[in-house]
Amino acid sequence: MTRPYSRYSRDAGALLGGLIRAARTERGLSAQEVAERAGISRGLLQRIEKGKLTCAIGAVFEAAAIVGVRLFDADETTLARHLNQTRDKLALLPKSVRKKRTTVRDDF
Amino acid sequence: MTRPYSRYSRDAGALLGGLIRAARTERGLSAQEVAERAGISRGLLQRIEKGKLTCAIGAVFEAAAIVGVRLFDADETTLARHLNQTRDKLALLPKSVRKKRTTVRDDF
DNA sequence: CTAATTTGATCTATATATGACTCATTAAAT
DNA sequence: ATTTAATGAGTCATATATAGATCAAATTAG
Repeated sequence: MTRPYSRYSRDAGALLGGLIRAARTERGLSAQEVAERAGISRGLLQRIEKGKLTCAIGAVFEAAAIVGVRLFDADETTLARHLNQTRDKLALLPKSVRKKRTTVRDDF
Repeated sequence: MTRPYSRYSRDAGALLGGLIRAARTERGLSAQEVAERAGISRGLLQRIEKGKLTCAIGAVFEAAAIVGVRLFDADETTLARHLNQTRDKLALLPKSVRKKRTTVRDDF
């Protein structure tokens, strides 16, 4: 990533980070404790809670899961179902995308 | 991150990546085009669509936004509102979390 | 008030994510 | 059937994310 981030991404990152922090303190968990359980460093959790967009999405997911924040607000069962649905859907879609030739046949 | 990822994170990553890919092909956009618009490389978009959890969350957000996939299924206004709510909520929560002393007073 | 703990911030070394490129394969349009 | 673009996969150099440590300030429990 070399470009500046869009407003949407910045907001989404800040929101997600805020949700994680809110959930963590609501549950009375220290940053150290959550970091350990998520398998990340406390520094990284700090950046995640601040909404930094350079963090690995896996680290964010782990932290979110520990404190009970679910994206797709779905339990694991629902998530698995979505996964299958998406897989099925993908099977139907074209496997590659091509622009139609814009040049019109005018040789008649 | 040094630990293996949890089932939840793996599923969430795969689902999000799949949603992005489905949305992209549905809209008839090539990987190259989406990557350019998102300001990332085609290789990175490939890994995102595969659900790799090491990708920066900002890159994922950008790609998702371009193809019209919204986390928190919310438009920008709703997102902003949530942001404020979260901020307010955080203001009320304790600023640091401490374990209550487990040692019980037994000196009476 | 005091002591204990959490948090915020910063620094360094190391691991690794990313961009840019290449090549082979696949699939769509004509 | 032929052509042409898109995709998948891999490599390499480099920028940078991360872990781990330290320290001061803030905050809460006692």
